[in-house]
Amino acid sequence: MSTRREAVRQALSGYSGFRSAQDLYADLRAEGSKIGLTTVYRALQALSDSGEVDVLRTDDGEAVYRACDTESHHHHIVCRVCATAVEIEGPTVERWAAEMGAKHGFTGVTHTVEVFGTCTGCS
Amino acid sequence: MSTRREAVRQALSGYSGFRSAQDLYADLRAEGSKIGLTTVYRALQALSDSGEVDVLRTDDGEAVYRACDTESHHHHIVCRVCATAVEIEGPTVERWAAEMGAKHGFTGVTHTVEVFGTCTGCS
DNA sequence: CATACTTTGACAACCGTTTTCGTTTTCGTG
DNA sequence: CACGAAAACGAAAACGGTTGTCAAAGTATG
Repeated sequence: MSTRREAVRQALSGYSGFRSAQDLYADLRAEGSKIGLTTVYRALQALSDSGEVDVLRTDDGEAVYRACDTESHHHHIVCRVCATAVEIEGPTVERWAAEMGAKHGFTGVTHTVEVFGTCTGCS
Repeated sequence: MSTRREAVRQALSGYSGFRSAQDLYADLRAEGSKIGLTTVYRALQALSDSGEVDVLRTDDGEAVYRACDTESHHHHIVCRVCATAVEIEGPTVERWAAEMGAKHGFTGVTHTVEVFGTCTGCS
C-alpha cells in the first residue's frame, strides 16, 4: 500500500460528503503535495475497487467519491443544497431489488439507490 | 416544434428501455436520416427540459434517455448485456425512501433507483 | 551494490458532450 | 407568391473529465 494512496484516502476522509477527483487533487496540491492527477485517479479507483470508498455520478457526469464509515453495502441521502450525505441502511430495498430481479428472470442483480432531499439546516 | 425533434422523439419511443444519444444518432442515420449528432443532443435536451423524457447517467458517465409510457413514477431493471429494460413498480421503495427522508429530517425527498442484472436471454 | 518489480506523474489520447458559426429551412407578413 | 426575420440545422472545433502511455524514480530482494 503506497504512501500516495494513503494520502488520497486521508484527504477524502477529511470530508463528510462527496468530493470529486479534481477537488481532491486541488486539496492535496494546496497542502503542498506534489502528487499528480493521474495518481489521484488511480488511488480512487483502487479504493473504490476494494470497497473503501463509494462512487457515484453527479447529473453532469462527474464522478464523486466518499469515504464510508462502514464496510457493508448501504446507500445515502444527499442534501441537494449543501451536499451533506447521511448513510442509510435499507434491508427493505435490498430485498425488494432481489425480488424484482428474480421475478423478471434476471441474474446477478445489483442496484443503485440515491435519495435526495433538503436537510434540516438548508430548508 | 421541429421535424427533427419529432424524429428523435419517435426513435426513442421505439425502444422500451434506455438509449444513449449516440445510439439514437446511429439509429436515425441507419434509417437514412441526414440528421446531425448536434441536433440529436439538442432535441434530447429540449425533450428532457420539457419533461417528456427522463435522463440518467450510467456508471461510466454516459447520459441515457428514455421515453416513458406512463406518467407515473416507476423504475427499471436493465440488462447489463443487451440493455433491455423492464419497467418495475415499487411501492415498497417509495415508502422506504419517504421514511428514510423523514427519519433524518429531510424535506422534498426524491430518489433514483436503478436495478441492473443479466436477463434470461443473455445469461 | 545489483537487479527486478512497482509506483509515480507529465503529457497525450479518448470520448461523450457542448459551443461556434455559417448555412438552410421555416414561417409570418406584405 | 415573394421577402425577410427568426429559428433550426449540421460540420467541425472546443471542452472537460477521465484514462492510457512511458520514462523516471522509488522500493524490496538477494
